[in-house]
Amino acid sequence: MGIYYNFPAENNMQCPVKLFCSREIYQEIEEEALNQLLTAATLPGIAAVVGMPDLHQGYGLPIGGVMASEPGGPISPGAVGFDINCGVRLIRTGLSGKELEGQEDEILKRLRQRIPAGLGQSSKLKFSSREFNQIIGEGIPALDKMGIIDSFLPENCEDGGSFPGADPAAISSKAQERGITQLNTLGSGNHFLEIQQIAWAEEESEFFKGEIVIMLHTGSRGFGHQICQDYLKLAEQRRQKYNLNFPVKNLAYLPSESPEGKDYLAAMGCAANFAYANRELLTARLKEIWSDLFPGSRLRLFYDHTHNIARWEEHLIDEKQQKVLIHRKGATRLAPGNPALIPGSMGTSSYVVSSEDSKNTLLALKSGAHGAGRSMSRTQAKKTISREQHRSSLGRVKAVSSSGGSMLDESPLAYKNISLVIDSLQQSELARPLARMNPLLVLKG
DNA sequence: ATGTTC
Repeated sequence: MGIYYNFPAENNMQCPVKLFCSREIYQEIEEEALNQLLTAATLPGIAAVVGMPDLHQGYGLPIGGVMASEPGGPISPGAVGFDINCGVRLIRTGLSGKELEGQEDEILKRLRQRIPAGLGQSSKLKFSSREFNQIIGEGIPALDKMGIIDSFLPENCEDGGSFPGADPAAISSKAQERGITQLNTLGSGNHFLEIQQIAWAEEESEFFKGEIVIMLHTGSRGFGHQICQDYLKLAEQRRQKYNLNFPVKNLAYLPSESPEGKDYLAAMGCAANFAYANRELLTARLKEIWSDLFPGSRLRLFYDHTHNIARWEEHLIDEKQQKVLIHRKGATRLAPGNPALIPGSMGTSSYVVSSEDSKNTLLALKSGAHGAGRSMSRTQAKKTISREQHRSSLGRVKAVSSSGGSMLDESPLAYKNISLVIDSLQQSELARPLARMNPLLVLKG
């Protein structure tokens, strides 16, 4: 029986809250993050709330929080997050570490040249308003039709790279303005591009030890951010009309069956498509770099998935199969047969995991952790970590920041130990590791 | 996370 912590429904809670983590991690979880999780359970129409081992304080719903709403219940932009479809993609190169030796500096140089990264950065790619709407309406298949990407593998991408129900009519002009120049950019903060090497792989996995893979972590940039902002404001404006009661400002919501709630879902779908397309376009840049440096090699998508999204799914709740609106914020979907990608902090290992077929996966709403999870805030990290401590924590990993910043707020010292998170997923019988990767080269915003 | 305070 896998471990989890159960918090029974009391006071205004509509449902119990389950926290899936080891005892070791439980002791480190911030009180405020747990409070935020319990508060989410007080929203009217909530069917289930679950926390992942990388839980930490966020905006409204904590990062690592999963929230299920009944039909007609709330849809909350803050419970999806500002970076809609923030997600991770893993690309196989087929090369071994030996084949990369001596090229490290050249790779980093070209990544910096070809991958626009950093706050407010825009892309050299120009899209017309019509093209942009096609991309946000359809996702990666639209890029394929435009002939600007090559050999996309939809079966290796969540939603096939095309989120259902996306509708550009639900987007503000401001969101479109911000987004149109930001497709094909990496962003800042915890977004990164890493060249990694397989350090360990389970025999049944398709990876080989020493294999070079590329991990990409980015989302919907200013576009998703603007959509979240627009709909948080709309939710506030509709408070009286729908008699809504927000326990905290950042858990503002709309009734999922209202026109405004449906509009948010349609707009959120556009941001989801933007982010899928963004990761695919950056992959096209990687393919260009790779074919220059390693002629004859071929980059192949292993998997791409989101950890900030809301979607309708069937779940077992109170021992009944029910259709619920799942919000995952800093949490992955754990679907049988599909892998999940769990990056560590910069300079530490990342993992590919596979879902377990256990009772707990159902109780955890088929969800898993999305990363190491912060152990201190950005401000705290900048204040307490010295440059020297940070540098030695990176070991031999070569990391560059496009902005030339210190990256102290992204230091491994500001994050939990990823191996504790992976241990925790195993102890809870949610997932088991398929492969562990070590970073060699890191590009940050 | 974010043209970092509508």
